[in-house]
Amino acid sequence: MLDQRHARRGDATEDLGKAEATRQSILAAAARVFRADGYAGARLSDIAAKVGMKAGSLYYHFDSREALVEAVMDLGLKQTHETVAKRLRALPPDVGHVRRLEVAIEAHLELVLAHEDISSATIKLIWQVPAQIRERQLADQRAYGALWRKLLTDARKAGAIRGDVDLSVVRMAIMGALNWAADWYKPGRMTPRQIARDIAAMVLGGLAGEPKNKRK
Amino acid sequence: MLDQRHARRGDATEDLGKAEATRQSILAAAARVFRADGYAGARLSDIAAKVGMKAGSLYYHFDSREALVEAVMDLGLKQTHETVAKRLRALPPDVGHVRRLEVAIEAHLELVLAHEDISSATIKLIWQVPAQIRERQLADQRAYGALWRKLLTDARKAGAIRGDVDLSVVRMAIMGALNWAADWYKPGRMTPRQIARDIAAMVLGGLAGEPKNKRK
DNA sequence: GTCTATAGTTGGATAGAC
DNA sequence: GTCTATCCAACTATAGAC
Repeated sequence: MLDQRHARRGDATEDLGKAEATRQSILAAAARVFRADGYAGARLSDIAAKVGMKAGSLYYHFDSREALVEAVMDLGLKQTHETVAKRLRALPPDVGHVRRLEVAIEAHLELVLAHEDISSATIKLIWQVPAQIRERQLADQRAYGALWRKLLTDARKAGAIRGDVDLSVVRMAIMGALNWAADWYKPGRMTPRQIARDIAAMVLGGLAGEPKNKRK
Repeated sequence: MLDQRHARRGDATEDLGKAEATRQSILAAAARVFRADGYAGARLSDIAAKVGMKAGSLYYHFDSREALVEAVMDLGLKQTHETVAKRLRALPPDVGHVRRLEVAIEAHLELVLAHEDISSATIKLIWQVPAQIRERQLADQRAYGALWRKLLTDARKAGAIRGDVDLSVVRMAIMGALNWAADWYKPGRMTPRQIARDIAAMVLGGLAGEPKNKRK
């Protein structure tokens, strides 16, 4: 039963498994190259080299350069959305609205700053890819945006956050503050968690006034 | 004295004047095209068409595509820096630190959202251009960053803002919140000034607690 | 200063061997 | 599934006419 042959097997399971594994390596390599060199600068040959193949071979797995970048971004968005949602679900039901926002901010930022991660590549790519891809991607992001919108409107309904600011503006401002970090962050001086804590403190508590103490 | 001849004049003033005017139109057109299509998507022929010339003619004014994009970005950064600085200088000397931050936030955002403006193109381009250009650009941005750093450290020294957050993180988070707007903002529902006010309210006052009243 | 024409590259995409 | 070879389109950049 434990047939060792691996060539020429009709067994679709193994073939699909192998192709799928290669596909995943390509996506990871593509994320790194696109992230580092930008959409314009990334060459298929660079991506192929990273997985030990030649440029032409990529076409067995993806229809085109654009299909590849889109697959990377789909995965990145899915990853971010699912991780943040999971983190929120894991909270006890009696957790306050402000704390929930804080958790979401931390989770999102940690994904953004994950070293060479697909999520962070996605964020950097969104404004670099051709308009058509971007439109589709932005449409998909609405679902993730809805998660944040609900977080904010629930908080407001409960009286946990101020009522004199537009929640769409606030939501985009938070996204900007977090996503921008993908560009300036260099590992070393601070951890993603520390940064998340400071941004959350600013967003939720505000800079003005407050204790003058050094960080606890 | 008022020599009307305009051809073959040795007079450097007029020649420079004309060339300079054309140069400015090209920069404005380039900003719009680069902003709309991204660094990768923008074609020299598109830019040339916008000023009513052919692609090849651009080379009389700029050495290369890269020189052109760099000139756009230099101008954009300078514009932003100078405008924000001027707005701050115009304030009465006794204005509080928090108010000064608010003014800087408003000024920066208004530039970012200026319709088809060179400043907003610059922001979008920074992570799209080749690494070498980006490095030079980021170096130039340090001077502008210094303005914000001083704004924040002065405020902290005066006890006007909380002491438990890292000011570099705060600075970059503010930049992110503001710059991101270049991407999502669509004129219509809100004015740049309203958006600036909401972001400033969040950054300075925080979302948590506060009045539940509708915007005044 | 701008045009036309074209040289020169680059890199995405395809075909067929293995 | 991957390779080699090649085609082909796109676009930057240059040369010389006007």
